[in-house]
Amino acid sequence: MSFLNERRSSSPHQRVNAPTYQATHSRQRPPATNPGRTGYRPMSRQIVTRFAPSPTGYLHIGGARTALFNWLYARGKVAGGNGRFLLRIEDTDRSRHNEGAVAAILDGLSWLGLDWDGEPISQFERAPRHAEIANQLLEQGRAYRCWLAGDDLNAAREDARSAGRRFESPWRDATGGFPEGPYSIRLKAPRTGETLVKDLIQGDVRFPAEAMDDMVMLRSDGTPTYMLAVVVDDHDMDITHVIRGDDHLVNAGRQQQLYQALDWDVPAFAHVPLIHGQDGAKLSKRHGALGVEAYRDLGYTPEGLGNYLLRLGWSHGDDEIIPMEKAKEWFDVTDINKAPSRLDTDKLNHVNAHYLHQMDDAAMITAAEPFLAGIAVTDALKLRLQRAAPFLKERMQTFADIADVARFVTIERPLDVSGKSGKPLKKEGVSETLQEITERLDAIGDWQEDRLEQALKDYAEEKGVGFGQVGPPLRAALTAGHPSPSLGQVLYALGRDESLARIRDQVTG
RNA sequence: GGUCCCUUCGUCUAUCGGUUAGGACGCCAGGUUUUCAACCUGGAAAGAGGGGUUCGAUUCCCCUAGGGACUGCCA
Repeated sequence: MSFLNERRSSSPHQRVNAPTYQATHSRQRPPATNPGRTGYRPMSRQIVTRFAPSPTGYLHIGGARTALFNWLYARGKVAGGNGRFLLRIEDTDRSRHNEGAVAAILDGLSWLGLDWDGEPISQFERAPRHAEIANQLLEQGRAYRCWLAGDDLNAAREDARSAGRRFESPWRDATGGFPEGPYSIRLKAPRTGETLVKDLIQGDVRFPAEAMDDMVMLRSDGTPTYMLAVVVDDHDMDITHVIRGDDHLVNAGRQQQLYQALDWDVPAFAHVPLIHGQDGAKLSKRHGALGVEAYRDLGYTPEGLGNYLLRLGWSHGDDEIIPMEKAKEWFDVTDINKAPSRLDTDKLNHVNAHYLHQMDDAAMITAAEPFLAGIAVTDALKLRLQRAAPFLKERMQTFADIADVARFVTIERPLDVSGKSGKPLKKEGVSETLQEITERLDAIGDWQEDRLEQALKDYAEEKGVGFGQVGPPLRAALTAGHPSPSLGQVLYALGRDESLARIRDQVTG
């Protein structure tokens, strides 16, 4: 019992999926190599990145890409096998806090194959530390108490806006007359000059002081704002590279001011352009699947989605198919594009197909089984599907495609060949032909694809007819016109008993 | 409105001042063919517009247009 407690308390930062190579490789890492492309940060420092989602209920597809970039940077070649990838849940706003939502995000990351170091950090739980920093700034005279709130605040801000000057609280320079009530703590931002953000992707970005007012760091109820929390947490977590969405670029300016007020080292920033929907507008629910779990449920492989996401905004020459191992070797944030990109389902499907085709037959069928909606997968059927797997794969892009593509396997006797699909069976002499074929096939001891294929060809040749006389009716009898591979493959996948039975159904009929 | 960011084929992208502007997805045509695919070959398809700088601009600078982000005691 004490053992349990000890374990628990002594290792808050150990997690099952914490990488083991960290310890083994750290010693061999060459000192201060390649300071070039990645910029001004000394490479002798261990690279630490983080992914900091709000617990909104699922891992957003854009968030997934951001996480992937962070993960790749920490796990890849640039970090020298020595980097760390941390997770932080941005739940400063307690109303957003939701255990299920956090779990959904962790699930999404795990599904994509992204592992993190240590336990995810809850920003909410660090509130005391954030308040401590705000108060420290207050004592140092770099921040001030502000009693302006509610309608008065809004009115003051409106006035400033219409007058074209920066909004400033009257309490910034107040020396007395402080009221009793609750106050917020604002940073004394510089009134003149400009704030420079050095960004690995966007380059140097300058913000005029006039465009940035004194941000609130601590609300009047004593809770920290996001702006304060990120800076304090990134600093305390030793984050060296902040790789996040473009929507934070302007925030980076404010955060830069905070870092300066605190005399802290500024991490390297890399703001990656957002992903837009297929129509170019901001990604929204209208575009359908937003969470990675939705893509999983649509039948995509984590490898396929990951590869596609990687190539969205980042590239390595003309390479398209880039497995994780290669990505770790090639990835660098400086190669991320500056322009936003759009989601393209066709290309996603194409990339996904590549990874699906690579899968082991049995694993593929197991993964695709859930998409055989309403069909009871008996042992016999599963066996047939596995035999058909190599041919099925070729015409599948996602697991969901199995429903259509494997129809010729899953349909049950007697097959419905009425209508167009049965047309080849209505020709004269077809019944005899099928009868003869049945006998031929039945005589085959070794029920293998090429053996079967050959038997059919031999038959056509001996009868002196083109394969067009033999193939179509046989295919109709075996598949009822559903898409299917070559007849040898169909016979092999279906197996002797089922195949012969399906053919005989049409002979007697 | 203000501040900031972005702009190469329909889409994702290559190009580190000199290329017939390359690749991929999709599309079209042809080939293969016993259905549907897959596959092979070929094709159409781009530097937002206007000014500069330069012997030479897709590439560097400026303007315009268009798109986006931020502008909260949300994150």
